[in-house]
Amino acid sequence: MIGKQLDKNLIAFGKQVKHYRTEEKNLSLRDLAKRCDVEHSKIAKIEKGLVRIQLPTVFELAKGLDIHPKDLFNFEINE
Amino acid sequence: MIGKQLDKNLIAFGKQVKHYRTEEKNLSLRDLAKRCDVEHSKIAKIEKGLVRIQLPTVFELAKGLDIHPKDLFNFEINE
DNA sequence: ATCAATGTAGTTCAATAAGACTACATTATT
DNA sequence: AATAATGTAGTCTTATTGAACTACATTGAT
Repeated sequence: MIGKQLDKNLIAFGKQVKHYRTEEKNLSLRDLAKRCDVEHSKIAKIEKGLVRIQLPTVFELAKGLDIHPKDLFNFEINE
Repeated sequence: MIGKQLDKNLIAFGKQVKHYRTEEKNLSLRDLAKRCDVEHSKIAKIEKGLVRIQLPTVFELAKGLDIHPKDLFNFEINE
């Protein structure tokens, strides 16, 4: 994978997704993918902050994780 | 503008943007556009839920409104 | 009455997300 | 040892966002 210019907030968001998926819900990427309409390989990229996902994707992830989208933004915003 | 299929959550999100912009901050579309890197005509579309904006755009809007992105998600999620 | 501000809808082009897969190296599990 | 599960990186095509403008009808102010 070649150098994308990463966004700190995107990375922080991704960490939240991973946190809820693994720590809180104990789901594999493929598990979560089944619960929401997002491909497992895409979730992997999201968790690393590699993609500028669209809002509906955020809603989907929250649905799959059974949380409110708001929860995925529990981090310090950079600048 | 021809029929797009609107997403309730997108519309709710847009309402939040408009709420903060007008009620809380008393900004015009062009005012807000100047404070964040989002074009005024695009903000109008966002507020109507017409666009599936990307996450960095959400961060930009929050920055321009001087709030945490989380605040833009203060609404009931639909299913 | 004139001019400025505002919200809204439209355009064009380049960049990229989405979606559906595939491949593969590691870890686990049996 | 063999099989399954997992995370990750890649491909390809199509649809759509983003960005920068433009136009225009209202509304507000001078």
